[in-house]
Amino acid sequence: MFDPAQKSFANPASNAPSTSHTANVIPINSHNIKIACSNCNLRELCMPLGLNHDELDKIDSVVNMRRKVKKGSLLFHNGDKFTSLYAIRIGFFKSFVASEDGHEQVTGFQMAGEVLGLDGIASDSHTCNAIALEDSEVCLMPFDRIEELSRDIPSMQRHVHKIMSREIVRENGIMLLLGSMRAEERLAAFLLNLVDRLHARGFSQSELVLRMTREEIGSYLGLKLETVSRAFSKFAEDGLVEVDKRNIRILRSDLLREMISRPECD
Amino acid sequence: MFDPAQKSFANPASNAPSTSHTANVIPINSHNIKIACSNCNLRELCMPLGLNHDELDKIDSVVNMRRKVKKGSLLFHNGDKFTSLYAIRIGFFKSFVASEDGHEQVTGFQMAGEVLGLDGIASDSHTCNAIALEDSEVCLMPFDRIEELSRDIPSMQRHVHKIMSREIVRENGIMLLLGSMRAEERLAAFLLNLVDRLHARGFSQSELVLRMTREEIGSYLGLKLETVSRAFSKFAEDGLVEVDKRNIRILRSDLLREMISRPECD
DNA sequence: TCGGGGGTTTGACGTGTGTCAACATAGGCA
DNA sequence: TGCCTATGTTGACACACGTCAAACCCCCGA
Repeated sequence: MFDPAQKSFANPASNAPSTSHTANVIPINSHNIKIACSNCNLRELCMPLGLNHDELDKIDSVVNMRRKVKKGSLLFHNGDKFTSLYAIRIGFFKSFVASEDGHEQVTGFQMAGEVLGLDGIASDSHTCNAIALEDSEVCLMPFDRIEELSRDIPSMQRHVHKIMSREIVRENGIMLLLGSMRAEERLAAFLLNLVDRLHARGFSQSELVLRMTREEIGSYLGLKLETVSRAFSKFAEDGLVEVDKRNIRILRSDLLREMISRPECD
Repeated sequence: MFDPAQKSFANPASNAPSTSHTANVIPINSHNIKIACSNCNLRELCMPLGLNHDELDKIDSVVNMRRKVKKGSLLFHNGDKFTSLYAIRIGFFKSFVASEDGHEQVTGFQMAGEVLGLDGIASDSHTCNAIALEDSEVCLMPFDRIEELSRDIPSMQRHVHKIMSREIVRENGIMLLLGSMRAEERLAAFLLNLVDRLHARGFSQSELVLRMTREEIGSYLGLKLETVSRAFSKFAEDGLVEVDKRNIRILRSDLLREMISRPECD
């Protein structure tokens, strides 16, 4: 079995002083350590590549604030005025929409290096909610500054467009999942997607710690929490994964991949 | 009953010579009639408002081609190199993704004034397919020209961002639908959405002609065609709509609206 | 005029997932 | 420490939707 205390997925957040009681919003370049995209190791995820020195300076000036978001608290909320995009520096979020009757549909899980808030551009106010699933920290990128910079720097402009298009493509994939896959296929796709993204951030290819509940996974996948739980148990029983609470080890990613590419074998 | 031959939804396409065998791609401002955004009655849908004369001239130069797309033929295809966005001038499209096993998931239905091709920006090649559901015509908007213009004209830039964000928000809504609604609620939401968009284009608030099959509706809504058919029959039986093949008259939009805002009344 | 095929409707039946409930376990807090 | 709540697991059963099949309609072309 695998050690459930394995730390390979200890989130970078654990490096932050979790007991700090500093103000929630941190002005950059005050007496804090130098904070800038140009020396951020996530830059390649949030920002375009191949910028010259001058352009990097300009980009540093876009990100003018950081904000800590405690586990369980909202980054933004349906109806909030839209002013900024948020680049996740540390932590993990879920975004969700709520229907009039109160049902919540999780629309995505976002991790370090990913961008939140794109929904707000359409109507200058947010249409979904984002909540931290663990103590997190985001960079505020005022959208009018982003647009300004996009006008100056074509690679920045293209980058913004790509980020938005990527989100559209991602959602197309979710529609496919929700519209045509069975429960186990959905969960397989979900796990593979998560572990891929974590792997791209330097984590293990096979082990991960879920930051969300079964219910949140279910909401994202269009399933009830019991169904998610049963699917996990089935995977464990079949030797595809080891499941210990939220600690997951993927044993047969080949078979998981197979089940989403050839549903029902028909 | 209502006259199934009612013409209120005769699509603008019917004004076009449907039997024409002219070339598929039409250069603008050749011997054809003057074609330009500045005198297109759909401009308010594709382009930002409040442009001055100079800016309008620039915008006319973006749309340098039109393309006719016969019913049933592809506008673009998964894997095609991405070069342009397409503004629908006349007609009706469906876009869809295909999974490896061949299952098709319809990701949207697009009508005049809407934009296709945003999925291609992310990776410089299209990840979905778009097919005309009736004889159609689109304006080609080369994306590098759009980006150029966005750098010049801030309102154009904002407009492009809004169009992309709107697509993200739309897909969030579909996720909610696919993840949490029952068959009849999905169909109600679908019909109301369609008729709203048609109404915004000057058509009836209550009558519409479906351009797609039951199977395509089902694919979009994550249902089988039989389920869609049964839901239509149920609506008709309950007096919510009149259904005659693809001619639909909405009798009780209030009740339809109610069923999507209070699913299950719990 | 007839024949054929795509689209639609409807019925009978099967099943995957939802629903409800009981119980287990862990973590937080007094 | 011990309670309490949130989370997760598992079982029994229900039901919404899928599946399979038959029949119909309409358009269209031979």
